[in-house]
Amino acid sequence: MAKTGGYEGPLEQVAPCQWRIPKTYRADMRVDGLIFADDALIGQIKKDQGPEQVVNVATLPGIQKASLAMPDIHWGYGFCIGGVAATDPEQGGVISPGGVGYDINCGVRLLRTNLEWADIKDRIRPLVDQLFRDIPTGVGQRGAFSFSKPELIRLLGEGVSFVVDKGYGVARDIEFAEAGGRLDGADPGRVSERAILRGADQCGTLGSGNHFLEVQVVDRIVDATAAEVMGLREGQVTVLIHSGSRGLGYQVCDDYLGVFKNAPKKYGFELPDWQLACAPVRSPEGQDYLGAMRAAANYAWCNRQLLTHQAREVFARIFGKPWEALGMDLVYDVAHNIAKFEDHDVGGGVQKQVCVHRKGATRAFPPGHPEIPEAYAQVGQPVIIPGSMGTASWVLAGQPGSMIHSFGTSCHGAGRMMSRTAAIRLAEGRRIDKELDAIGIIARARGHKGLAEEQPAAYKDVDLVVDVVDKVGISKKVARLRPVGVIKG
DNA sequence: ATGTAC
Repeated sequence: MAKTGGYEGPLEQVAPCQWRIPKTYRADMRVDGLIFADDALIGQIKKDQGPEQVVNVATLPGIQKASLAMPDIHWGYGFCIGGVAATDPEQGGVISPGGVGYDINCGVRLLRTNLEWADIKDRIRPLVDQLFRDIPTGVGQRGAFSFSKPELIRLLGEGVSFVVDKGYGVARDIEFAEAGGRLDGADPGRVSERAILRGADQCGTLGSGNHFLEVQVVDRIVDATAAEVMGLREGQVTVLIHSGSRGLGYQVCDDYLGVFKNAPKKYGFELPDWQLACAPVRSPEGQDYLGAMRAAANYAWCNRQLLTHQAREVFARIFGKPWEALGMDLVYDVAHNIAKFEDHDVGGGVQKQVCVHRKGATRAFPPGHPEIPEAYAQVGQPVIIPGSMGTASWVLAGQPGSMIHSFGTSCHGAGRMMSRTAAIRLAEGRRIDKELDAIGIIARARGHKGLAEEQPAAYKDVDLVVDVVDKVGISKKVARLRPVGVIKG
């Protein structure tokens, strides 16, 4: 789909912050489209191809209820980023790599500390410099860890527990990751030789683009009860890690887009966009991709775990105490590019197991849901929303509205508002790192281009995005975090 | 997002 022009089709406001694209808009739509946004955001959203992609996704075989988009929606490969689609395998429902994203199980994790801003402000520069020295960033970078092929195959199958057993973490790191840092059904045998080769020495590296590691300070508590349960308090230092499955996940996505090219003809359906390439969940091709995708997801969790280990070592070195003494516990780790099988109400009180695609969207299970840690049973699953570099991030808690409106899903970030090339143009003659320094954020990156692409002006206002999911009752605001140091690719 | 084109 060409990335030009805005959306000119119907958009009906059906409730506060809910905009419907009726399935009568296009003959090939099987369900409505539904976008969550306020009046200001919907104006920006219409200028982009995102809504048309919501419509395209509504044509997929077996899609249930509606093709959904969160307020951080913007154009992506095939599916929009910020998109949520659930398909029913019993009705020929499909799995689509474009609905997961190239960066399989890209996600974020939040570490808390028992440090306060006053404890670190004199050492923030050496701290960020040391993080930048010790944590590999940038495209194609290799890391400090290298796994043999048999080890990597175990890592792909076992997830976080594999690297924790090697000494790079503790039991809590497993318990406080979505899905325990491991998806069942991972099949390393469905991951190509080339993907394995690319992944062998990249576990424990940050990558490029919007990936980062940030040192932050909690600047506002909105829900005191939930914050206390999550161990968050005003003035506290936190660490946010945003990365995914690196070259391994990219290669898995690319491999299966090729495999799925002939699926529409073979299984008898049509697609409005080649980039929506997909196959029935219940097909050999669909099962192969799911096995490989789960393996790549497990790799991404291991990557964030090894990044955690390295961040803890740097803090220990700079502050002269073991990380345990610095209280660097994992608050939670969420996947925001993934497909999972979950039970949901698909309308009329009918519960079914569906394949939920979340592409740039975060699971947001409510209090009492069996799949969240017992410690969070009363307050709901932590939903971690990174803002753009130089702006705030948010911690929210999943609410019952997510199960009603969005297959247990919330937004995932601020959402890009400007293309990477437009952002580079806007940064001409400027030094983004110096601009950030001037507002109290130490930024270290391998080059100017990455900083230019990720400059705050390229993104929507994360506070407005989070307001929408809070108002709809999908997830509620718990704490706002402001950055003081960031390392990037 | 990505050894930004095998």
